[in-house]
Amino acid sequence: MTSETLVPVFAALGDETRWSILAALGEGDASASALAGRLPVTRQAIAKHLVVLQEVGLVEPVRVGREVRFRVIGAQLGETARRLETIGAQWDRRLAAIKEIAEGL
Amino acid sequence: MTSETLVPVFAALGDETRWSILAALGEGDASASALAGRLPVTRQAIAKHLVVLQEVGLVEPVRVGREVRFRVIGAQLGETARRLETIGAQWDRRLAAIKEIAEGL
DNA sequence: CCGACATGCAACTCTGGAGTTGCATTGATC
DNA sequence: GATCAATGCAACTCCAGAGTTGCATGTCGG
Repeated sequence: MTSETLVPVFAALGDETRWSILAALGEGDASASALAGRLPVTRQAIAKHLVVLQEVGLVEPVRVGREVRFRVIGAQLGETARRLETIGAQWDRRLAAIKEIAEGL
Repeated sequence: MTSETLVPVFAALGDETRWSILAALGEGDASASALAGRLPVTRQAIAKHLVVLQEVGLVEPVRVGREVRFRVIGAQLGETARRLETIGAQWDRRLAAIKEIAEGL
């Protein structure tokens, strides 16, 4: 989970359909076929999105019999959020420092 | 700053070039032309990225004479981070609740 | 006023990603 | 073992966006 993996996570989160999938999974684990019944896209399209979400660690496959259900991993969102927070704080600190210098304090 | 604007922010953050721009701006405000000198892309390409970043509130234009410098807004990152944290926590709570039910507690 | 530099706008190419359809394959279940 | 549903894989279309070039506009200093 190094910082090189951060941008792909945002890319994965920058799609409305994937948020729909994540929201649906938030109500309980579900398979691609089950999700296809609730969302206005094909099962195959959902399967591709699930691959993307899995690659960035936002989702986890769980085999149940002959179907593959997917579980949301909330911890990955938390981790991403903490990194964002850190970066934002660094920028604010730097801006504050520059401002102080500019104002001659 | 409603939740409809959240996905576009992630879409904006899901691009390596835009992170390069944000990183460069983190070292101090700069114009599109100045950034073009440091990054391996054209000024026009950078200008488009700056439009995107500005539309989601991650960056702010400041006219200085005849040039237009851009400033990073760290607070917007912090806001986004807090929302992510909240969503992740909700998912984790829900998962914990489901797990308890499943385990018969 | 005029040259030089910065920005703005428009048209174009090109690649990647989102979505579809169709078919093959696997695995329960009776 | 035959069947049916779920998944997996492949090829295709389509469009948004990342990047480029070219030119027009604007604005500062001499």
